[in-house]
Amino acid sequence: MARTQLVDRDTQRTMLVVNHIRALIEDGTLLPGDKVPPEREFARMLNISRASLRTGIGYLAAMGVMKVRHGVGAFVADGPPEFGKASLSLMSALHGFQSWQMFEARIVIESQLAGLAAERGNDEHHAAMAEEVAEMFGSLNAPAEYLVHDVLFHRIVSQASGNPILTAVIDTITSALYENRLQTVEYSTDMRESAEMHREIYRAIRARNAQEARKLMREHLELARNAQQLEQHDEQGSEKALSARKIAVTAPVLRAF
Amino acid sequence: MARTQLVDRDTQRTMLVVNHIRALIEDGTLLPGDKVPPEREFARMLNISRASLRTGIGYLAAMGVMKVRHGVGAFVADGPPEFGKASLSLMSALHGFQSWQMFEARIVIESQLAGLAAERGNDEHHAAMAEEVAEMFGSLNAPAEYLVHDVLFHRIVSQASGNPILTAVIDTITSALYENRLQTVEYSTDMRESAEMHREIYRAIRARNAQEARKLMREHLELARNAQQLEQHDEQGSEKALSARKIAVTAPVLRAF
DNA sequence: CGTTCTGAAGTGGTCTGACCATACGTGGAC
DNA sequence: GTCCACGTATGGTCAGACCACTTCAGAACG
Repeated sequence: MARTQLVDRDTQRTMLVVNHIRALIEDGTLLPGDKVPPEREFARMLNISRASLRTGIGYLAAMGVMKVRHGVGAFVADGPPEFGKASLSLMSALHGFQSWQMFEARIVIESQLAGLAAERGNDEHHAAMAEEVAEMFGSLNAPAEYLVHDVLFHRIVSQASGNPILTAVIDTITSALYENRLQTVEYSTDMRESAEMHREIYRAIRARNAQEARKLMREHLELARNAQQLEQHDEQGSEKALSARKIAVTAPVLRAF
Repeated sequence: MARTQLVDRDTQRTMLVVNHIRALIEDGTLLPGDKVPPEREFARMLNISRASLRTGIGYLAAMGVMKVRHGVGAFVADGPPEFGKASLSLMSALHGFQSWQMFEARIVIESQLAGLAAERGNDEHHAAMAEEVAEMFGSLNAPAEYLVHDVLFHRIVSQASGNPILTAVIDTITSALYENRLQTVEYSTDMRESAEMHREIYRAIRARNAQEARKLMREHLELARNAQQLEQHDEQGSEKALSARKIAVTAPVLRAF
């Protein structure tokens, strides 16, 4: 024992800040969109240095709970819930996620989401969907623009599902796939068919036919997945490459930094 | 114009660090478990201050891409992929996620996961599941321990699904619910029934009966959700409370910090 | 010889205080 | 009245010092 343990300090400063703000959020003192005090002032209140406070704020910002605007202040996130933007993209690189796995996740979640949307969607959702479907038909010659409305349509469906958690998950996956799709959509030849599938999905949802909505959404995404895979040049063998590189990690890595 | 813009500085330092490390991960220079250079050294390499480097590392750590060990170093995450641990918990507080929404997400994803596990699971997975089921029957009198094996069983199922993305998502949701469940499991009276349902799920998966696995998993989770809701005292009205507080945000908030 | 303690070295964590960069509002110049 | 410049508030970065945790080699002890 002994070792005095002068450090009663609750825990790390970072977590002190995170927990403090978390508590303020949980008890309703801080609401989405609210501004927290200026760093210098806030740091003084918590009896920590400005640097430590910033670390904590940064942690929350990384997770999308807060957003910081240079010269203005730090705010509690107010938009739709979303996981750290780059998170999935980074994890993808880190764990070697495959494109088909992301599509599979989409299929699993979005087909169910379509079912829920059919059960719970309101007129407002229906109108927004119809709007996007129309836009899709109107931009059959502009792939990039088409893709935007495609993404929006799916987002509306997920919002209509009434489950913000699944919506956030899907948004994360979608945005990670977006960049990829933007490259392949240029070669897409079946946008008209795609647009018609969206229209059918919309009709099923509006008709509150959950089973049909699930089925159509699944078919639509499976088609999209297959189309994507055709464009994607084989990227297998990554496993091998990684193992081979694993050998030279200790020293050479340092030069590369 | 003019304004000289002395700041060619790529972008924010934080993103410089994040992108640098991301690049190293993406091109295979950095692999899971690898250590990055000491802060002082690394900062010098990137021509930024140690503080800025730390901000970037912190950002990656918050998203679970890196983990930092005091007195040892910073490493690329090597465990199973996972989103920022506290992320969902914080978002839950922030956006008022309801318990039923988390369960719904579980039902949607895990039932499909059970189906995939039935199609793709191998003997190793089957053995691990059997093990956990046995443990569950062996801890019917120890709720807390039972819950551990419950969680482990579901984790194995998700791993057997072969989709790391959905696995990561479920892990995040599960861990957010864990704390909650730990409180209510003590009052649980139907652990034996629960254990038997797990056994049935296991059998369906081992028999490669995907449809049955999905159905059983769904039923199991719906039961769990209902049981949970019975324990949960009504927490509605939170909407009202929040709105009421919204009024007094500008000034009073500052005192509270 | 083996075990245990000690202390130094390496590395992340925090603090301080200064200065840079951005956003915004206000007041003066036109 | 309109527009621009400057001041102020606030976040971003930097530098260097010092604190705290880990580890490990070597001394002290049995």
